[in-house]
Amino acid sequence: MTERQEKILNTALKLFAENGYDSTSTSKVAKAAGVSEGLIFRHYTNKEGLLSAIMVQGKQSALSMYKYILDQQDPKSVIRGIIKLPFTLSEENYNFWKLLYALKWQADVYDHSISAPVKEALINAFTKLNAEDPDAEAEGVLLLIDGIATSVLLRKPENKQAILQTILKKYNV
Amino acid sequence: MTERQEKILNTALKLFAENGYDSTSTSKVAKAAGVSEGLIFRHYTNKEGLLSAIMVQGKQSALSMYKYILDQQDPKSVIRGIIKLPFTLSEENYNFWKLLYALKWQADVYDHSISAPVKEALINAFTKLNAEDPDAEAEGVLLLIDGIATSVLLRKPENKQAILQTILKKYNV
Amino acid sequence: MTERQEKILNTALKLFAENGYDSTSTSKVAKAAGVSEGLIFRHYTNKEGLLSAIMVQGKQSALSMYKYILDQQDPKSVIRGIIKLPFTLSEENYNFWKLLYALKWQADVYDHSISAPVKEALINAFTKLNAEDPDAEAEGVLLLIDGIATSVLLRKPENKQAILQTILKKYNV
Amino acid sequence: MTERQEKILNTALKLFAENGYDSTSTSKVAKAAGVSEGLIFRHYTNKEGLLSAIMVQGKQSALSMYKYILDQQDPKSVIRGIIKLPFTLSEENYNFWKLLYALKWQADVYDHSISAPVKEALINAFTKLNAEDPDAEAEGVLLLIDGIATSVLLRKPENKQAILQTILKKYNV
DNA sequence: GATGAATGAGATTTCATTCAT
DNA sequence: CATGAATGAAATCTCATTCAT
Repeated sequence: MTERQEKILNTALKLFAENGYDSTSTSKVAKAAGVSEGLIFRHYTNKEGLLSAIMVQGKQSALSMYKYILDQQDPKSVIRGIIKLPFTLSEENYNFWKLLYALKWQADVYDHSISAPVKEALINAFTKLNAEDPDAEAEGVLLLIDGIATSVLLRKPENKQAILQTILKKYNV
Repeated sequence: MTERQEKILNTALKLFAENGYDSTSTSKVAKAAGVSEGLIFRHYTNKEGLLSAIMVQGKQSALSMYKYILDQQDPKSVIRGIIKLPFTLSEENYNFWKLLYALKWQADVYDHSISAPVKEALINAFTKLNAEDPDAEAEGVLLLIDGIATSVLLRKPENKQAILQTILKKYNV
Repeated sequence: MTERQEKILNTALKLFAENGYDSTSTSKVAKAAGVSEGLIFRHYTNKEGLLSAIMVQGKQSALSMYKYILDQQDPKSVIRGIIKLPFTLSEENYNFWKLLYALKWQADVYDHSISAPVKEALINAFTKLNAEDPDAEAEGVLLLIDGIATSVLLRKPENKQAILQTILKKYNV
Repeated sequence: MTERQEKILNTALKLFAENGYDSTSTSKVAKAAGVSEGLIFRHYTNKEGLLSAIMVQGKQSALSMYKYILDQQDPKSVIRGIIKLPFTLSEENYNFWKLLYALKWQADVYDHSISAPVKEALINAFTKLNAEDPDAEAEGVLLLIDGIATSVLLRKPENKQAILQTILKKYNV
């Protein structure tokens, strides 16, 4: 990947995350990246191709980010780690997640491959803890972190720590 | 509001919810409503005005929908009722919420007036239950129902009841 | 069909015929027709739709033009009439035919419905004249008038009349 | 001419003939020829230069192909040979002629130098045969083979032989 | 109130061509 | 000689909005 390609990708991610995919024209991306508009299409074929490239890159970096959490032995650590996840996003990951969450709502672009390993780890953990219905418990946590992520991504809560504590207590982790 | 106005409003809500606000042209709305495109602008000034009108209407109907839940005396009933809320959406409310949730992600249109009374009721309930930090507890529940709503609106979970049970148990309500 | 629609259609026919379909941008058509570019798409959906509309109109006018030739009783009159056809094109028909002939060469847009009745009439005429192979004779004449039409449409021959005479003599009509 | 230059030329001829000059981008030519796009411009300056080179090459090969027909002594053999010409195209010549015929219709690129010797030979032949108006007769045959060529190049007629026979009979050759 | 013709700005995309390496 | 990254102009098309009737 050349320097310009990377510049396009990062600029597009930023703008897509901030202003939405639909509302961000390729012309805006090109201008912000300091690049001719044609170059975007030469490298990424079309606007959707640009989005795909962002997704591939983002997914990789996201997976590598939470891999070590899922691999822990102690089930409580796994659950706690997962619940804390949305609070610990890097800037790049922040933009990627924001874009990902916004895209859920249009078309069926949403890609389950990104949450599947998390769910698996949760089921595992709840099984170890002898939960009655580990699958339902896992789904419950997924809902919860979806809500947490939404809140974080939209920069809403001021009292993050306090909220986190009440939640962790509920789960006894 | 005349019959035509109502037709426009309902059609627009449906299309905006199903295909997104940006991706739905005023021309599509007009065609689907069986109305000339000009009429939309005569009644609602511009596309944003149409959206506003939808929001006003939706909010009213939403508030009236959960008013009786917030007014209950028993704090546990209030909390339980609020958590169950997303599972009990009528078709019209379903579309409104879907649109509302999708719009969160673009621009800063999000309107707190719609969740404010819910938060208040939750704080009240948790105070009655002698929670340590009622505000944080309330925020926690709000996050949770955000996640639940997202899941319901995107028609994902099959085992709704089981999930709901595990959650209610956590909250002991 | 409104006045503007007609203006667009006629202007497009002229430009397409003179400069080719591919080389004529919708912007050029709009400018030449004194109309906004968007209007073309509102009325004809896309550039191809504009072409189709031209074709439909042109075919009608063309068919009505040579109908009376095909309907004559005397077979020699029919053959003579058909051979003379390309020499008697009105300005509008001239442009239509030029466009039609140019389009033959790109894609498989060519529409046989326009030459089919001519072929039928020729077969009929040659049958009446007891030709050995009326079908082959008809095809032969079609080739010939294709050549003639090409020549006329590209404004080549100066000595049209003399050429026409030698040909008619060959066919003894 | 290097091997690469030849590859470019042949590939371009093929694509131009099959899909049209306008519709064939230099990028497609480069890809199909297995060559960088820049190389086309290094060798042929611009797209039009590429076309010119094709024309020069094609004309040479075309002329050499029918030279021996034009040089025959017997006038009837000359006329017959010329009429049969379009039925005897090699693959390479086929593409060249298809391109040539398609290009007639756009711009005034048509090059008379290619048909001039044929016309001369025809006038000569008809003069020897004591035709009343040899020039008109020659033009008549040129029209005819134009029609025949068009038909052959667009791969239309199934009963080629029968058609050819009726025509040759008309010309008594 | 209602229509629908018309506009103009802007979106995505294509493509011949240039140029540093 | 050869590559391929990069450009910029132009092409097709979309869409919110205006306006005469």
